[in-house]
Amino acid sequence: MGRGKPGTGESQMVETLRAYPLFREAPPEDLAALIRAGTWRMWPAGRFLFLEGDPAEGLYVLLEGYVKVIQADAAGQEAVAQMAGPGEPLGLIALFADQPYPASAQAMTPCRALWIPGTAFREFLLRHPEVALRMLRLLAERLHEVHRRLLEVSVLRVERRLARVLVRLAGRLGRRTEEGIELMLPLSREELAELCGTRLHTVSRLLNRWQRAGWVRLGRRRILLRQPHALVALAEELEGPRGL
Amino acid sequence: MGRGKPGTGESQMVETLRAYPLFREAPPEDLAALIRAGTWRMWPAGRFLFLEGDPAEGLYVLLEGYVKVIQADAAGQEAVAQMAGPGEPLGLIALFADQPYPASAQAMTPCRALWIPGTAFREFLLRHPEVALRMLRLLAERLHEVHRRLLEVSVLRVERRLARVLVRLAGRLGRRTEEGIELMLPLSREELAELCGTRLHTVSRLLNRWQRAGWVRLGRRRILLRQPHALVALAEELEGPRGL
DNA sequence: CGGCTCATTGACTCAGCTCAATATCGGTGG
DNA sequence: CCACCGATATTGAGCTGAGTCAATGAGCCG
Repeated sequence: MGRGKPGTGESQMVETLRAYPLFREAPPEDLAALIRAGTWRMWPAGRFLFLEGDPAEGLYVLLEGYVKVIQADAAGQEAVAQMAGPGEPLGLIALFADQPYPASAQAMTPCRALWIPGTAFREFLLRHPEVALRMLRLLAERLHEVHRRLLEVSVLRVERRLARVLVRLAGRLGRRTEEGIELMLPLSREELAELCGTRLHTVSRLLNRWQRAGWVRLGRRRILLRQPHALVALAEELEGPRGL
Repeated sequence: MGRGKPGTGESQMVETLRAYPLFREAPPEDLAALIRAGTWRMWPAGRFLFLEGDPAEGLYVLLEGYVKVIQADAAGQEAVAQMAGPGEPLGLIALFADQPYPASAQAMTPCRALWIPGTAFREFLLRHPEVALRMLRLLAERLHEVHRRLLEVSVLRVERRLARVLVRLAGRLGRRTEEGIELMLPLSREELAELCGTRLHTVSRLLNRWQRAGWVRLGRRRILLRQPHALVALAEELEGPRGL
């Protein structure tokens, strides 16, 4: 809640922001003003930054940790809309489309984020159109990504979707070890299922089949890719309408 | 191809653009410059405005007609990413994310569109950040819409998805007649299928079942909703995990 | 009248969901 | 240290929605 600069000084925060492509072109003094207009906070793993339907008065810029953005339908069925890491802004749809948050954001790991009031940020964009263009690029990229996922869910089988999700996660959040690539994010089977539009049972079955094949090694909320190439092959291999 | 002003004078084009929310705040003389930098063209129904993978050097602003934006995976399976009508800009992802078109745009009806070179448009945005904010809103809204569709494809059955698609289309492109609401867009069963992530056969079966129930009346590339409320009920009715 | 695209319908199959039971992990408190 | 608990994961059995394959029908254009 309270505005603060414990440990992290304002000038340090400015540097942090300028490290992200989004704010690269912004003059430090204006960034400082933006930071002063906002606050920063921390969340323990599992806590929600905001909930679907909450009124949105600003945006968050994630500084540390990972957040999953989830959308639920009327019956409570959930889908993961996005996995966000450091440097990514959250709450953009609510901010720009001027509506309540369309999804909930939950901390996957302990998180730190800067909150900036919407009005201040909008004015900032008006004064710094280069940043607005960066923002447009970001939204365009997200749009592209979601379109790709929509296509995948529409035309691919679960097995292949899961393989793709793993490969992608490994690329973004994988740590190389001598055993293989380990996912740094503690994802449950259910969360994985929500990422590829299926059920936890199906995910469990597939993962165990792959484990038997030696492709992965499983743990509680833990996945190690021992033969990433096998998954990539499965993910990319093109199939004709019928097992060609 | 050629720059032209046949029939439609430049000042008239300016007025057309200013009628769209996107350009409302822009000064007419700058709009005129933008228009002069670009060209406009017409496409007969079925023709492509651009193809997935084509290098993008600008954006289109659709002035007349309807366009479907399709994305295909490696095996040729397609999904409709978007249905665009007058006033909507096309090619935004390519423009802002600075990459080739991620999808193809096909004229569903005869179309007219203004083409604006990317560099000119970017400069325009830098000089008119209010328009950039409008653009951000537009992208945010599209993002929201795609997220909703992703959720639907992930958790809803085809029947319900199809009902939703029809209801939505009826709202955007329906004409009220004494028989019911008629979709003004000539959509084939297959295109409908691509809109809800299924196959034409399934769409055909569902539509015919609904026709037998008296909810719709079908024709070749033609759909009339005779009892929209029935479809709305089907679309919105919330279901527990198991037929509750 | 052919020849095209688009649509309908049936028969069959199976991927993946549901339902249900059990197992395993990790933490917590006695 | 062990007993217990909740959260997470595995696995089986059965069912069914929707995809696939295949054939026919119906509307439209030259």
